[in-house]
Amino acid sequence: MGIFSKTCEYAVRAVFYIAQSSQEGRKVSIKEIAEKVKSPEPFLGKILQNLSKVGLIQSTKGPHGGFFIDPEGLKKPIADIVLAIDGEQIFTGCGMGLDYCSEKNPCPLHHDFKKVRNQLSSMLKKTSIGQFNLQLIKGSVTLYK
Amino acid sequence: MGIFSKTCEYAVRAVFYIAQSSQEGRKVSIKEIAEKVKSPEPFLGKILQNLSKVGLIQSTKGPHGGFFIDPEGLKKPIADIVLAIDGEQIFTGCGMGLDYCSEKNPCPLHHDFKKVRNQLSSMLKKTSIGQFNLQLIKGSVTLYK
DNA sequence: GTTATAAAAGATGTTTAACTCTTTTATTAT
DNA sequence: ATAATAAAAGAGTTAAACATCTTTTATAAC
Repeated sequence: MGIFSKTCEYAVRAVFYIAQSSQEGRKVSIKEIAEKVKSPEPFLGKILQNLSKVGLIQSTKGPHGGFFIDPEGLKKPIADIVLAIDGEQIFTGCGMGLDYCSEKNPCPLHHDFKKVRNQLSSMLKKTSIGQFNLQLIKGSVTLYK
Repeated sequence: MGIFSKTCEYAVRAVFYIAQSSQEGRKVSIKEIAEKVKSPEPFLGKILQNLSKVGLIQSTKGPHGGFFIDPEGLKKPIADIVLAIDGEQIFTGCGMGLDYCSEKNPCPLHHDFKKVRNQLSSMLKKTSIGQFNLQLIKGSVTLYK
């Protein structure tokens, strides 16, 4: 596994895809998203259901329904996705898994690890969900081959 | 889960403990290590067995036996532990889990993520297994409460 | 209002990581 | 030699992450 769980990777890819589609003014179905971001369709359904519950994405049922993200949502940081799926451990947890670890009572890696964590956190917090929409549309970054 | 797997967290803590003990000139048993780093004893046995196989730690069986690390081993980077347990994904993998992702065909997070990955990698590569021995002995950093 | 569409919800199944148990092998001390 | 100690090795179990299936509910078009 990478830094994030597989579930979280699917989530980030899906949200970027929905963001791009919303920019283009269309709603997208689970089926379409799953094909594009190469994730198992029923599992992605569950993930999107959760993201919808916490308000990170919106959806409507029925014909011509699907998922979308409103303009306000596009401004939210991708940290929100990671937090919703993987929890806060990655933003705050000790690198060696020690629950007591702190500035006062540091583990050996505490100070070095803090730098890495901070860089990761600030990157996730300053990067917005809609930030890559134009690059995705023109193809200078991609979500699939 | 944090950045590393739980197994890897146990491994790093155990190796630091063995390193410290080796510095003090004594071998340590699985039982002692497991108590100190708060890991399940039989599971830790398996982990240490693997680390022993790849040569990161040494052991002798029988009375007064146990685990230790030779002076050369103390110079190795903790990246070796992470690599042995969690694999290279964390050093090289795409943040969004895309296997094709590269400089030429980047995912949206590629460039930002590279910085985080590089910082983490260089930290793990420049930090040695024996580096904290003195701080551990004098107690300015700790492996347990 | 009936039909088609698409997500929500809930129950269930599978796979992998985490963890345990038992037996074997090596070493040391007597 | 034999008894005690401690890791190695292999098989087995449990729990969590990953994934699927079925039913229900909401919406839209006719």
